[in-house]
Amino acid sequence: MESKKFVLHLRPHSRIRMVALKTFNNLTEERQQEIILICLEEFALNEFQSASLSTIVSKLNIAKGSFYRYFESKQTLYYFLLDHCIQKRLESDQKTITAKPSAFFELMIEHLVGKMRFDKKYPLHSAFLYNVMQEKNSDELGNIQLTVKTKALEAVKPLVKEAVKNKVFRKDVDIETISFLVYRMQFTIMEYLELKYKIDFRQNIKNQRPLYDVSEKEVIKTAKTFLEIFKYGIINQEMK
Amino acid sequence: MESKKFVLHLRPHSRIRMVALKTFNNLTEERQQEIILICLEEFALNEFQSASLSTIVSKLNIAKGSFYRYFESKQTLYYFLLDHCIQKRLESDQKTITAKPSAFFELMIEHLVGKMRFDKKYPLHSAFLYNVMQEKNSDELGNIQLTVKTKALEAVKPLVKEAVKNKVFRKDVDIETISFLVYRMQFTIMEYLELKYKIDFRQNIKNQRPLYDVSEKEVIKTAKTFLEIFKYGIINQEMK
Amino acid sequence: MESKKFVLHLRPHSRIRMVALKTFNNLTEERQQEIILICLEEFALNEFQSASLSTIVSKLNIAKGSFYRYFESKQTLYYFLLDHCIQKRLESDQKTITAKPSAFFELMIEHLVGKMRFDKKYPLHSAFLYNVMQEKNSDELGNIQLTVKTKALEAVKPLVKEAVKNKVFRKDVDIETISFLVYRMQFTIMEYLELKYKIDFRQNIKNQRPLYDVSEKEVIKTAKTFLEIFKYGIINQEMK
Amino acid sequence: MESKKFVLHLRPHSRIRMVALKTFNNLTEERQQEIILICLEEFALNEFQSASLSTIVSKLNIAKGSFYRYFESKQTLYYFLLDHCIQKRLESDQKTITAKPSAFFELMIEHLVGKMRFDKKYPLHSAFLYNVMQEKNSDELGNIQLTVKTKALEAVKPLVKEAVKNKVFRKDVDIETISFLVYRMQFTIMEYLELKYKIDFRQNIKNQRPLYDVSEKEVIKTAKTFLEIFKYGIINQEMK
DNA sequence: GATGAATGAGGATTCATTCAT
DNA sequence: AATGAATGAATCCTCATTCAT
Repeated sequence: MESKKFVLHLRPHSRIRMVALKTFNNLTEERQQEIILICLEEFALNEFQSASLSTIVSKLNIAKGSFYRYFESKQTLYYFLLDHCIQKRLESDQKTITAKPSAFFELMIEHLVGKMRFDKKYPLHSAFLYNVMQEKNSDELGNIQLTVKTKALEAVKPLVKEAVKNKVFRKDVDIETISFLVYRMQFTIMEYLELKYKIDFRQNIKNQRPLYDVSEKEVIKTAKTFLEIFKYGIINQEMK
Repeated sequence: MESKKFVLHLRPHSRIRMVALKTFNNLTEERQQEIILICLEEFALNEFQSASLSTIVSKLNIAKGSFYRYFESKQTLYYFLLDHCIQKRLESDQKTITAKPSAFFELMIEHLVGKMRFDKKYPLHSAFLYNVMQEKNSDELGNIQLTVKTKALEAVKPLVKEAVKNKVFRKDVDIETISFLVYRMQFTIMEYLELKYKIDFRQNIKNQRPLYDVSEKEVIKTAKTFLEIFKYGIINQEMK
Repeated sequence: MESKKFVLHLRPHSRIRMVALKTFNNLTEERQQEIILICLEEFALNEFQSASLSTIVSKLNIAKGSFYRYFESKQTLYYFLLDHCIQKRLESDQKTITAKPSAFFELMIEHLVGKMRFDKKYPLHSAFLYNVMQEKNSDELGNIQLTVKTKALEAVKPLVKEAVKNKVFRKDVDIETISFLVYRMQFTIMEYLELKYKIDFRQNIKNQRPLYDVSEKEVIKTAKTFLEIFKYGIINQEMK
Repeated sequence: MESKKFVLHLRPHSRIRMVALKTFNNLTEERQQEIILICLEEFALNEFQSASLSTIVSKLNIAKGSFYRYFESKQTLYYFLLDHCIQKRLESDQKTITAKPSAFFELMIEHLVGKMRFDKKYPLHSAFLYNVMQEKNSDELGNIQLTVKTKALEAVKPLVKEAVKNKVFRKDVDIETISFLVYRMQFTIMEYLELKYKIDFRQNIKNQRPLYDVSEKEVIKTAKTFLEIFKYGIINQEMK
């Protein structure tokens, strides 16, 4: 099924390993998940630089040294988490999405709904991915913005191309722009919810609550509204 | 003039003073500007937590203690800079914007163009404001996202309301959503430029270069495209 | 054959075992050699304290625990390596040296040449031995300088005594001093080469290259020059 | 006076500052000396890597952070100490040395005696300089061996050249070799004393004792013996 | 008999802030 | 009024060694 590509689809940063060390993989599945969640929490609450391995380690009740037997470094951990969350998201999408690629906007709706469910089910994963998008470039992470976003865009583009072939979009806008707007949509909606419902993601994460406490129905309505505007424009057609 | 409200329009965070201490205000205007620029650079390159007062102080060639005679704390400085940049932006806008509020989309274009010129003229201010939007909430900064964005929205809303009265927009979308999309537009465009031209804002700031090296003509073309889609939608009308 | 004594000839430090554990000896000869070489590399590049067992273990692809089944401790390993290298050197010497002890300076030349060949053939062993000479005394290693050098001197002394009997040396210098100068010679030459040819032993080891890239002919010429001066002095005899 | 050049004469490593920070220079002379001595002790007892700033800081009874207001880094401290000790040594030499450069061997003797007195008076400085000579090259210190020794050699060379002009030395040995042997002499003697009198420099430093507890008369005798051999050679002239 | 996970103190360095001078 | 020295907890990361499995 081609639809699975309509998601973030990262390839490893050339120089940075995004894998855990053997020791980590040898832990029980439960312990691994526990560790991942604690780490995600820290990186969902803080940007890379400010996130503290000490905090993580103390929450995990392990020795500092032990942690470094799981992950080579803070960076490796970060990229491992990134990869992990993307995988999770991919899996999540593959389950939800059933629309044919030809029905582009149905696909988008499905994808957005999938995203919302993902947010509910994996708030930490979702919040972390949200954070990554806002991460500043740095010597440690490289031009992560460009890397991540470009890859995400590249995942969207083929679907857009297909739709272009089917003459879904107006002809005067190029594929790049459309792809960007499509990709941007989910974050725009998230940000809108944040504002409208005065959500403090950080507080919710801290308190182990879902990212946002809005009914799925409500969220879908919002998503549909945004998509409607995206499709037909904001102006009053009658006034034209 | 009403148009000046179509910009970020912050009110001080309730508990945090956003003013410099008297000592700072006693400095010569040049020195004040110098200090502000150095500080902006640091906060444009780093998020709040990671920005270093030590770095600032060393670049300014002043004593640590002196700095604390200018500003009460790192937070005070941050909010002072925020206020300062917003003022700068307001002033900038007031000069550029001439369209009547009734011609909503002309106003938006003007506003976007104004934004681009502001970026060129005050790259540090602009980059800092961009950063603020991505700042994480924290104990030190409070729910800054909500605060800043809400205020910005509130500035946009009256204009939107006016336009709604003039039946500019389709009726099935509420004012909140429209206002949000209007407010969001400028950042969307900025992010698009970043991706399309593979711009690394951080590198440009570091190298004392403009935020992005794209001709104004090019930028305006992009802005118009986005606005066009915003107005009329993305779908192929003929296929409807 | 007596000549074999004209080399470093250590006896174990009283309290420290210099042997590998049984487990190590049960390994195949190849594996043993492999382990020794990796360890030597680490101790040739770093002094005792800074050398890292972790590095060694990771290069060897064995478990940390396994390593401690081969050697009791870092110190034991160090002294084992020391013993091993000295043995190697002894063997090497026994093959090369043919001169009779009576022909003292011929013996020295042979010995020096042997040393150079050893350097080429076993750069790691040689570099390690060089390092040992510069090792600082410490609680962990004891007065290793004194120990090693004294033993080395003791190996030289009988030969010198024999030569003294044969009236090879001037009478106003005692055996201790002569022995010391004889023993010191090889390191002096090595240091001279390092300086003259701007050799960075460390880099060469890292890059798996020979210790120094100087033709044997050149080295022998140097050695002969030094020995000539040692024998006849530096001053212009004609000016006396 | 030209003779002052017959000592280590370093120029700053191109990339590494060898100066203390302003804060350090503002301390009282006594405190500065105290700090220097404690640091020298640590670097006299340990090589660069193993020397611990924590130890230094705790001996100095200051906060970790305070130390970094005196010196930029461990490396800077190291090079500062190196420079300091060399200066001390230079000053010491300038006081002692009175012989004319033409009387080369008298000059050497004076220089050696000066060295011995320096050892007594400034055991920590002397021990540190001794250590530097044995320091391993590393990423942190660069090819320090080559740097330091080459510079030292360059300081010796002009004197040797002068003596060569005066036909002091045999003609079949080049200036490089002679210079090296001259430079090497002082360390050879030091090493000899260490062996002969079973001196443990490290213990003596630890116990705040002089580097070695040998009468100056004895030391001078030794020095003269070595020089005698250097001049006239080791062999029994009568037997020639 | 071999493994490899765990340890926790130690490493160098940076930080925002205070306060005596 | 201005300085700049002092703080000490925080940062990430490495270490040799142990011991339960």
